Amino acid sequence: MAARSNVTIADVAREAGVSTQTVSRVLNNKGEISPETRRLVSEVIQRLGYRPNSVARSLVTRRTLSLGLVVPDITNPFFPEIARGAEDTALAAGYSVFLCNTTEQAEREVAVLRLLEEKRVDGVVVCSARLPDDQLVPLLRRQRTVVLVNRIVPEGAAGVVRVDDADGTRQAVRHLIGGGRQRLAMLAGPPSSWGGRERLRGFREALRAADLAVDPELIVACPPYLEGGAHAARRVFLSGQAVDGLVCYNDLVAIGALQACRDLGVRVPEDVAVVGCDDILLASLVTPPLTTIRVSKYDIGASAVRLLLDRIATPRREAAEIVIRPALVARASTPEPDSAAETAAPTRPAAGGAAAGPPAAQAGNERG
Amino acid sequence: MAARSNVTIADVAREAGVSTQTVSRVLNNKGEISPETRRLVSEVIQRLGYRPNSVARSLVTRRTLSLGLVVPDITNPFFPEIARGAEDTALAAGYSVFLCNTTEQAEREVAVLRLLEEKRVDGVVVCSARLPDDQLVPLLRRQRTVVLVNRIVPEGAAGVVRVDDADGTRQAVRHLIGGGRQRLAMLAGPPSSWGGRERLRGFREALRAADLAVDPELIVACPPYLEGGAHAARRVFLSGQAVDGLVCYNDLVAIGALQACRDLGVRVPEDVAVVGCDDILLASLVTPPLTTIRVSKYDIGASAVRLLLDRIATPRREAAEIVIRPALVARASTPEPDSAAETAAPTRPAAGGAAAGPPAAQAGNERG
DNA sequence: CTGTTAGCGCATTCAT
DNA sequence: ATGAATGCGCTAACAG
Repeated sequence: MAARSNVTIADVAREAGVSTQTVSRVLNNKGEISPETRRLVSEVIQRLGYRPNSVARSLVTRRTLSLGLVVPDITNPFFPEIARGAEDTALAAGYSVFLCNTTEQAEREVAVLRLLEEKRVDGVVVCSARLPDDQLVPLLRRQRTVVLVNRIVPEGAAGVVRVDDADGTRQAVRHLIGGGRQRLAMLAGPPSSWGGRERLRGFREALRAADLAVDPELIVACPPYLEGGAHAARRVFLSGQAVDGLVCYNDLVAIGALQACRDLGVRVPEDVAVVGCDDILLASLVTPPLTTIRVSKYDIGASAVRLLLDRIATPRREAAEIVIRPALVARASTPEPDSAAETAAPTRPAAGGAAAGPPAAQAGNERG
Repeated sequence: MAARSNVTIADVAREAGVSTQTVSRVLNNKGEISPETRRLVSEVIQRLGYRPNSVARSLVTRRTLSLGLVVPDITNPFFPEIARGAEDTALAAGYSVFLCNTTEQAEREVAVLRLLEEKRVDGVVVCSARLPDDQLVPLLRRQRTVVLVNRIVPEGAAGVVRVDDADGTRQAVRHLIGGGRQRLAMLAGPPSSWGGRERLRGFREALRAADLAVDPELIVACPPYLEGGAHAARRVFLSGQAVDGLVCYNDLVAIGALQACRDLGVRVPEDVAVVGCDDILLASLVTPPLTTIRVSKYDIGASAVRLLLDRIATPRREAAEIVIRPALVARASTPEPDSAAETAAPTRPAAGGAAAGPPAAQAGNERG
C-alpha cells in the first residue's frame, strides 16, 4: 500500500506510542529494549512501510555508506570485472558505490572527484588516474579515504592496489625466449600510462637478463585499443625489421596486432608470436587464441574496496600496498616453449598462483 | 591546504561577514546579490576550500541528485555500454549514479532496490529485472521514479525503454531465408527472460510468414552464455535434425555455437549459418565474424536516463515507452543473400537504418 | 539586496 | 528501559 515513503521515524513513534528515540533504537539494535516494545515498534514499522532515510542519518552520523569508483571507461573490457569485484565487496559490507567514468578526460576526472567529495562518500577507489600528481594529490587529499589502482602518488595519501606489471612482461619475454624467439618488439601502449611504463621496464629488464639487445626502434607506443595495436604492428612489420615476437600493452592491442598479421599474411605463431596482457574474455576467443598475462581483475576491485573499508574503519596515514601478481596463460598465439628453457622460468611457483586462476577469484566471475 | 572539508557554510559566512543565507545564495545563484558581496563570498569560499555538503542539502531539498542503475551483471558484455550511456547522460545533468549488480539473484535484486530506496535516489533505471511482477511492482512503487529496460510491468508504474526484440529475430530469419536456408533452429536463451520470449515470438512469426514449419524440437532453451550456446548447439546437431541455420538468443550464445561447430567439424556458414544478437565487441572479432542483430546499447542507457530525468522533472503517471529498433549487421557467419529475396525484405527501408549504425538516426526512434 | 527564523529526519547526550 | 532536548549543514520562507 504505502507508496513513496514519506513516513518518518516520528510517524512510527506516534503510531506506536513511544518516543522517536525508542524507534531509532530498534532500528539500530542499540541499547536495551524490552522485547515487547521491540515487537510493537517492528510491527508498526512494517505496517507503515517505514524505511529509514539514510540522507538524514548520514547528516548526523557523518557516514554515507557510499563509495566512489572512478574508472576511465567502463566500456573498456578491463574494468567491468573490477567494478563487479568492488561492488560485491562493498555491498556485502552495506556500502553502495557510485560509478564514475572519466572518459579519459582530465577535466572529467576533476569533475567526478569534486562531485564525490560533495556527496561526502566515505571513500573512493580511483583506477588508472590520468591526472598529473600536482593536480591529483590535492583532489585526493580532500577525500575521506582513497585507494588507488595502478597508480602511485608521491606521499602516502592513499592506499594502493597495483598489478606487478613489470613482472608480467618479464614472464612474457621469458616465455617467448623459451619458445626460441630472439627479435622481440613491444607495442607499448600510451606513454602516459603508469602501467605501460612498468610493462616496458619489465620488457627491457627481461631482454637484458637474457643478454638480448633492446632496440629502441622495436618499442612503439600506441593507443590502447584495437586500431592502435593494428597500426603499431603494421608499422613494425613494414619497417623491415625481422621481428619474431610481439609483446603487447594489453589484449586489445594484441588482438589488433593479430588482425594486422592476418592482413599482411604474417602467420601467428609461426612467423611472429604474440602475447597480450590482461586476459579479457576476448583473448581466448580470437583466432588464434591469445597467449596473455592474466590478472584477476575481480580481485583488483575486491582488494581495493577491502583495503578502502579497512582504512575507513581504522584510519591510518601510512601507505598500504597490495600487489596483485599476474600469471602467464599460454595459448596458441605463441609456440610451445623448449622444455629446457621453460622449466627454469617459474622462479617462485607459489606467488601468483598457477595459470589456472585461483578458485575464489573466479567464483565472482561465474555467471549464473 | 584545506584537507577534508569540515568547512561549513557558517564558517564561510562568518569569515565573509555575511549571513549563511547570503552564502547559500551565491552558491545557488539565487536571488539578486550585489556583485561586490558575490565576489567577496566567492573569494572566501575559494580561500577556505569550502565545498557544499550535498547530504545536508538533500535533506532539505528532498532531492539527492543521485540515480540508481540496476543491472544483472556489469561483467556481461551487454551492460557496460548501457552504463556508459546512462552515466554520461546523468553526469551531464548533474546526477551521479549508483551501480548495482544483482548477479541475477532475486534476493539481491530486492536488496539493492531497498538500498536505493533508503538512499532516496531521485530515480532508478532497472535493466532486465528478473523478479516476478508481484514482487517487483511493489518495490518499484516505493521508488521516486522508475524506468525499466527490457521489461514490462502491468501498470504504468514505470517508464520503459525496450528493444524491439521480436523485430530483431524477424530480420534474422528473413536474412537467413534470403540466403537460401530452410531448416532453422533457435537457441532461445533462458525462458525466464522477457526479451528471450520476444525474440522467440519474432522467430516463430517470421517462419510462419515464410510458410515454413516451426519445429518445437528446433527451439532449445539455454543459459545466455558461451557454454550454454555451445551445449545447445551440440544438442541440435547431435539430434540428427538437418539444420542449416541458427538464430541465437545473444552473441555469447552464438559464439558458443560457433565453438561447437568447430568442434564438430560443421562449417560456418557453408553447412550452418549463425546469427547472434546484440553486436557486442566480440562479435566482429571471432572467426568467422558473426552476423548479428545490433542494438545501440549506449542509446538504451542514455535514453533510459533521459526518460528518467524527464519524469523526475515533470512527474506523470502515464506510461511512456521508448522503443529501440535493432538492425541486422551482415558478416561472414551467414551467406550472402540471394539478391532477389533480399531486395524484397526491407519493407520499411526508413525504419531501422542501415547496418552502418547511424549516429543521429537512433534519436529518431524515440517517442518520448 | 540581505538577515532571521524554521525545520528537513535522524542519532547522540543526558536525564529519568 | 525509555524520553527530552539538541544539532548535523543546509535551504525556504518571510521579513526588513
